Amino acid sequence: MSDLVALIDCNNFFTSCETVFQPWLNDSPVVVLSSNDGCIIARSQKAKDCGIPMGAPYHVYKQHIQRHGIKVFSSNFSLYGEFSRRIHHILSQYCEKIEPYSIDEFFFMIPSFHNNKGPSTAHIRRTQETRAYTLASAIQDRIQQWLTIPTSIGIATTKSLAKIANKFAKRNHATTRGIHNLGFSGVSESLLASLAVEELWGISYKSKKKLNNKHIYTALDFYRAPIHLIRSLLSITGERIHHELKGESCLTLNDTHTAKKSIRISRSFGHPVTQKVQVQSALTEFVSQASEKLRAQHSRAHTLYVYIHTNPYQQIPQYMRGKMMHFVEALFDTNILVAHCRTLLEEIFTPGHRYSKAGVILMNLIPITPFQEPLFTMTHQEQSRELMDAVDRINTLYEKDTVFVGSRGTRIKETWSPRNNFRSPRYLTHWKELPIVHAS
DNA sequence: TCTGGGGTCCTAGGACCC
DNA sequence: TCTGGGGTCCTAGGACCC
Repeated sequence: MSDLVALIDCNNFFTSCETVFQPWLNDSPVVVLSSNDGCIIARSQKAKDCGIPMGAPYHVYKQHIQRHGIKVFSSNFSLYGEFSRRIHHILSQYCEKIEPYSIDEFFFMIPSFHNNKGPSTAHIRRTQETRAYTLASAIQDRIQQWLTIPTSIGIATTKSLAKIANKFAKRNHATTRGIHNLGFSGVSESLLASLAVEELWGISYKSKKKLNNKHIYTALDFYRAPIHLIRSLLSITGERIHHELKGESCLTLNDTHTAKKSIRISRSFGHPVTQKVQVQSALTEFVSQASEKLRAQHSRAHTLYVYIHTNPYQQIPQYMRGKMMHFVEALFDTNILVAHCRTLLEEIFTPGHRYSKAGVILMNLIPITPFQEPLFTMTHQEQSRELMDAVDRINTLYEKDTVFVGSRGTRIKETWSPRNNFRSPRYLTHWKELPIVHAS
């Protein structure tokens, strides 16, 4: 007998986080903007009801937003990340196998309450289904009570089916109260028929077009289509989805913490940037942040990629360049990476353009070798490791940015920093705002 | 004036080898 | 100038996710 897997997903997560500290805003529509206050990336239910589409440019909807009295927030990822961490913690009190899928979604296995090796009777299945529901309900209640974040939970035998169950729970909140359990019997044809094929997890615009050309419009059409057709249209990825819908699990739950395979930091500038020294300041900041993340997951990078470009939305001469550098010995030291970053920028920067964005990517990551205490003299690399450890400790213990590479500058940073005109306070993570607790 | 950021996986095709 | 087949590895780009 297979196990049951659940997907918990926070409703309108970013806006929910913002309203935790200003609960009176629950009476108003609320939106959260992307970095640089560019796009609308989260909407409360009331904002959705006002006709604000997902991903819309803020400046286009500004008047519409003002007219409807919609409350606007810049994104505050340290706040959302902290909520995410707490949700993960609550989940871990109920189940062992958890896979964080995104900042607001977690897959988790429903713990088995019986001996898996024994015969699977209808009775055992029913009991397991009932217990799964009870567990989901308890988790949902606790997250609501402790964090006041509303969630939806879908339960099924595969991840793709759990996604469908979750979607159904969310859409029919009045009847499901945010939980839908497909159990061991799988998905009904009527539920599949109610979903457009592009609502399936893993089917997006291009795939939808290909499927529609073969008269596959609904999830049910997809389900009934011959596997060889799906394979020929969407390759192995589509084939997996097909199997998953039939209850054959192809996507396993990964509950081990896996290091990232690449780390990217990129930002759109608050204003167009023309001077090399400004781009240099930005890239210094980005590569510093990226290498900090790199060390936090105990990795080193064999490859650094740097890119810059102009604003593709504007009718101006366009320019985009990127360049890669490989290192025989993988790196983790901010100072060294900053120096290489500079070299790359020298090769790709051309004066005379209005740059709108830049970024760095660390790739080909490998685990850092265990640190060994030196017996006599320290090698250069060991010194570098110690220095980086100290920098990371200071920036963790005190405010972020307490120590930074000088070439980033402070005044110059203001010339490219992204806009965030509507940012809420860092309620949960800003050390200066934490109450001082005296140990007794 | 203003249009995000950070990931993963898969495949086709080139380079190279025997 | 003609001219095979099969394998591996790497990379860029596509597609998708939230």
